[in-house]
Amino acid sequence: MHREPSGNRVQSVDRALALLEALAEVGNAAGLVELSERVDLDASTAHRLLQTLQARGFVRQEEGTRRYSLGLRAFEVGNAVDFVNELRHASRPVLETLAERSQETTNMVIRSGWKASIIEYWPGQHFLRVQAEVGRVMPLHATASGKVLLAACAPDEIEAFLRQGRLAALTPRTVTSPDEIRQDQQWVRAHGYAVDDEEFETGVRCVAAPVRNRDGRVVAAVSISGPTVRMQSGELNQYIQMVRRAGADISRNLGYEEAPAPVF
Amino acid sequence: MHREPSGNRVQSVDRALALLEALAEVGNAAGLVELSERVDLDASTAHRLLQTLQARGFVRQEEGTRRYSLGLRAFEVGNAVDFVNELRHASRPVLETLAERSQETTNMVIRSGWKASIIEYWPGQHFLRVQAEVGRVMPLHATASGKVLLAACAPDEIEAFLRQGRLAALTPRTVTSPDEIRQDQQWVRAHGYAVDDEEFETGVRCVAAPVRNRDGRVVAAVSISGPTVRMQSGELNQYIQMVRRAGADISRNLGYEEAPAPVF
DNA sequence: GGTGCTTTTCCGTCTATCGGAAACTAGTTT
DNA sequence: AAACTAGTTTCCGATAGACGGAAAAGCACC
Repeated sequence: MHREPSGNRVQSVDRALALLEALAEVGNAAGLVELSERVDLDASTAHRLLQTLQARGFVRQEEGTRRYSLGLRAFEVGNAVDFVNELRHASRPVLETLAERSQETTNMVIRSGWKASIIEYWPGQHFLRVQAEVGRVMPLHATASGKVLLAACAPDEIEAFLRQGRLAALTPRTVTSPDEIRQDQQWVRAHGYAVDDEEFETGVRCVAAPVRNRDGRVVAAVSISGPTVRMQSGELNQYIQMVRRAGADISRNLGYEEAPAPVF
Repeated sequence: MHREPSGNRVQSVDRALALLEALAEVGNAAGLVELSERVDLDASTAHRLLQTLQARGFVRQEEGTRRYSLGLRAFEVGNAVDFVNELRHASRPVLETLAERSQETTNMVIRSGWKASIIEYWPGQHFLRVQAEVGRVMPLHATASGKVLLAACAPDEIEAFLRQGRLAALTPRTVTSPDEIRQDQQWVRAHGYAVDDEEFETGVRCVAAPVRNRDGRVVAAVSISGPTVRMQSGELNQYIQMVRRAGADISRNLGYEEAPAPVF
């Protein structure tokens, strides 16, 4: 009867969730056939599932084109994710201070799947600055915060990422060879922070440090990103200090105690 | 056989979505029994559905307590909602300029269900300022942006809201009587903007204007909110001008043409 | 008005879902 | 330490309800 590691899931629900994910992935509106092919379902089945999703507002269908896209309810539910809101609250004041001190854009980033995702940011003050946005996703291997988040994964998870992940070269400086990434990871873990030297976007450098929850697990990364012209070795070292400090501050807000407080 | 307006939905999917909504509503983690009662399901059924949701990362279960809460995937999908991202992009630069000119916090707000929800904001410069946050929800009847969004609804929808909505008094100044709200709505529609005079939080005033998409439908509201001490009649009138202008600017970014450009 | 493409509805088959009950786990009381 | 209580998870047989093929309805472009 073949049970697999599947456990006991509900088929139709699983398929409906796959449709939601597919819609999230395509970004814009998609037709029924495209969607049903993406999740490998009969069009009539996909249609029925989409109708159900639509009835609850998780999906909406354009009047004219009849194409489907994600609905408001999906947004509402997404914004109710407790875990993310806790991180946002804990990081907001720290991001603001960090942005004031560094004058550069500061970000709070979590790993979601094999991507890094900005959940909160504070813009820098300069006219020329890095423009972040909530919800933006970036590759783990080509950003400072991504590297920090990757370093927090178990070795076998990292290997899995290196195998299945698409290691795109976004700039001439992006490190894409698994061996070099493994070395880089070693470095990040040894130093407790990561640097992105124009590996994601030419002309942009970035430094990031880990954020821990009360169990000591790395749950996010804080980063400072700015134009290379203002991120030369002098400032960079300062920013590294700052961002590590910020990581520690946010971790404290989350209940992490670096050195256990003495009793009495 | 009684078909109702139900159409043909998939029962298990509908139930799973109800669980997601329930989780979003309770905010924090909830036990299996609490959830199954909330959505009126047998515990074993709810458990199976939750396992399915968990397998895809839409729900997560705490290690120790075994309580359920929304997962990261729900956040990811929520942030991929196209419609919201379009509004964010179109509003961001305008919110920033508006905040620089007014020195107060500026917000982009949409209606979701019978609540107003902040999807983007820009903080004011003052030390004393209104602190907005993405994802925060507020009542429609007690905020300037809420009033604008309500005014955009069809009359019978407004009536439905007045009946079923809980019209809580958040401050001594909150307008809670349906009749007064109807009158207020008349005013908002006639003037094309709304004011909240300490109706949501004592000491805070707020002005809001509608944002239209290319079809001319009101899809969001822009607002300026600041402490009453800096929102006296002099400034208030200026801010009303500013916020209406901002609403028009964002609408233009969305493709709305107030007066069609002359064709040569 | 025909042709090709997508979306929606219909319906009989049979599979995947349902819920009762039992097993398990953990925390509390006797 | 056993018994009790409350919540969570697994098991299983019955059948409600989901499935997909096929046909119908829309829509667009000739």
